[in-house]
Amino acid sequence: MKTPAISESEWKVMQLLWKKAPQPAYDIIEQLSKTEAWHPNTIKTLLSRLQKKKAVGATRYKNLFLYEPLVAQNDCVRAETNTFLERVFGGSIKPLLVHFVENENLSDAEIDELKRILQKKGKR
Amino acid sequence: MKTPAISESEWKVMQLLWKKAPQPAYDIIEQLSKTEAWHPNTIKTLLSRLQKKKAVGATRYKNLFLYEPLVAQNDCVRAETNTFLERVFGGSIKPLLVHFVENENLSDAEIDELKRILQKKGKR
DNA sequence: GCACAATAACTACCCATGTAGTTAATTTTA
DNA sequence: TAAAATTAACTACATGGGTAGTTATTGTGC
Repeated sequence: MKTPAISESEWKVMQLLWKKAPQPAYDIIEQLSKTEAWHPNTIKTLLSRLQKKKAVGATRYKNLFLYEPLVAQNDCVRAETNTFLERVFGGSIKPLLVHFVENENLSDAEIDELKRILQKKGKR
Repeated sequence: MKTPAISESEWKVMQLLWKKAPQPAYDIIEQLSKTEAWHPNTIKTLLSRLQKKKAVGATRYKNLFLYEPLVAQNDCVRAETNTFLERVFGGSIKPLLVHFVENENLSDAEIDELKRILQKKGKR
């Protein structure tokens, strides 16, 4: 699926909507104000912009709007990942995985889990 | 190491400089014009901006400049990776790796290689 | 030494994004 | 029902980035 470009700040909004939807603006504002020092209007702006680019939809409910994502998280993740992969690792996955496994600290548990996943994957 | 923010297009320039440095502007222009439909001035602008933010240095050589990276590729990769990780996977590595292994197509060879890497890693 | 070609430097312009103020509409409440 | 509170809508403004035009400078071939 084609996904619109979602900016840094907008991602934070989307994450909340993917976790739970539909939600009114003030819920989003409340949640975000825990982690971000954003003015409520800022968040409204983000919502409008997301709405404009068809990433979220809004339906009127009494005097307020309920927002919900119109794009799937998975699609956005994939899109974002591709861009990232392209620009930083020239598009190929292996160097990325190698980088991660080698340079970012993984706990033993994570390593084990990964091994398991790979095991399953390799079997087919 | 602290690295400056490097934009999409700027990355393409950096990649070339990391591959070989120092290089004069026209070499970069020539190489990039193979893959990008950019006006030479555009590339000069990118170089200036990179220079301004101290990502590349330039030393005069006769009537031209030789450019070279001032930031290590590894540091930039790490920085970019962290941003990406943060925004898309909420900062934790495992979901990312899982996503990759599950959703992006890995060849058998890649899977094997990964297993090997993990094996080594797990040993310590 | 001068015209020309190459290079550098400066300027420009539009769009996206981060951020928020101002105004209008609507609901609730005294 | 008029004022206060809430919410929505619109407007604003600075910065960064993509993209390139214009002008100045400098080395080079004649």
